[in-house]
Amino acid sequence: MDPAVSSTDAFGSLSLEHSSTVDRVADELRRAVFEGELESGTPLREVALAESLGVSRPTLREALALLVAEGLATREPNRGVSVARPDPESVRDVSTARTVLETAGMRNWPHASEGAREAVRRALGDYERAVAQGASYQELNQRHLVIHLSLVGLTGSPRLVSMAESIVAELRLALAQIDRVRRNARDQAGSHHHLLDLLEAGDIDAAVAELGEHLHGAEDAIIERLDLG
Amino acid sequence: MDPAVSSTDAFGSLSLEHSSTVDRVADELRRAVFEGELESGTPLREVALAESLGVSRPTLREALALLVAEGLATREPNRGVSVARPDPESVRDVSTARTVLETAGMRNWPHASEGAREAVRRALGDYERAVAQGASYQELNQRHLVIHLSLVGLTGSPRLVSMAESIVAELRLALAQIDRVRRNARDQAGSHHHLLDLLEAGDIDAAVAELGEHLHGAEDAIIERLDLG
DNA sequence: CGACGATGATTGTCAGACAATCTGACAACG
DNA sequence: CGTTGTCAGATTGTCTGACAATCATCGTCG
Repeated sequence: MDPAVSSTDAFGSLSLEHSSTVDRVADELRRAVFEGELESGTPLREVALAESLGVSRPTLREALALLVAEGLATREPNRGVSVARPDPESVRDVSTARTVLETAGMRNWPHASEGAREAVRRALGDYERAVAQGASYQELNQRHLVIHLSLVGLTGSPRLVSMAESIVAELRLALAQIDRVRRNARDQAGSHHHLLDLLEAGDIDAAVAELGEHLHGAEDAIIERLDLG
Repeated sequence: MDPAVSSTDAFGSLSLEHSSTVDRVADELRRAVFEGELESGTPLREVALAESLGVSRPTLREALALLVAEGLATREPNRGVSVARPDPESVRDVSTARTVLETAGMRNWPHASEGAREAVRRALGDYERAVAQGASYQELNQRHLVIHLSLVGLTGSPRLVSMAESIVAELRLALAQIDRVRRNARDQAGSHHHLLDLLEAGDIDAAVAELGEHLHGAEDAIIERLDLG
């Protein structure tokens, strides 16, 4: 993730990856959740996890607190924390929140910075390239979500983007639980490309409408799979 | 160990204060920050604070992590946690994020639940009543922010509301640092009442426009005071 | 057959300790 | 005189170990 080695100047490659132990533990837990290694609802026992990760219990507890704050896990008093269990209601909520944030970004398309617009184009390009190369559906999922994040980036607000990231994380959790959701990637690529075309053409209302349909469809698909899980 | 349980009446304090120690510590810290007791930038030394609050260091650390996650404090590696220092850029960002969330709520006015609409009316009523009674400007601030939160509530999305709460918290921090910002309360009451009237009349575009102006004005006022602070 | 109490497991919290790092100052050196 | 090296104090990051409170389980007893 940090290939920043190709710098020519004297001190170019000073990445100084000073991530604290807590951060590393939290990263590892997120990865495990997204990868589906931890089923939703499984309790995260502190002693066992701490031992397994080679850290002390207080350190692990701080990492767990982070996960809880992000909505990836839930804590019940005196019963510890366990991997969040996405229910239809929360999926619906995530979807409406997503819609609000991404719509706001799209409506700001004309006034957005050129960099933000370029980020959208790039995200879409990366996605289409991945589709063409038949990448793993995990990578496709990832790149697909990056597109949507870039839409929020059109607002130019770091805080809104970080909120969107948190929401997308919850979505990733839900997707990981379903795992077999392998929707038609080509279809998605076409729909997203159409979205960008509408934006570039200045027909924002149409783009917003299409986004709404897209998100609503995704919401229904997830909930459906969730119910029969 | 907890002598604060001196309830006199039989079951008078049914507060079900099931908040963990960490939560209580975090609450106390937030209060201190909002009250302006802790100037922005002051380092929160762990041992001293833990001793002063009568809790252990790990417990305090968890509370500090919460504050940092909420944006009320910042952590620099190996240098500890200190009260966040709101700079113009972040105030601007908070303001645009606020605008997005509240605008989304207002646009949803016609489709919002009756309860959500009623919450807006109630928040405004409480505010006007407080103004009429000449309440402390802290209470006015508080009630004023509740109005804006209720606007976000029109989206019907708990996640968006909790995001707005986090953002409002940052705003409260900035306000606490300025402290002398005592803008004309009556003027605000009038402007907000006008907003609600527009919504009830169905003229949402006008309401959104007015909100935009209102928030932009607030943003400028805060930044100006911040600069000369 | 169901209510009840003992037992073990797990969390919430604490105390104490250690190495790593930062800060600041002071001495050594060119 | 400015730069560099070194050191003591302070503070954080992390660990170990421990304890009480609470929860879950299950066998026992009425």
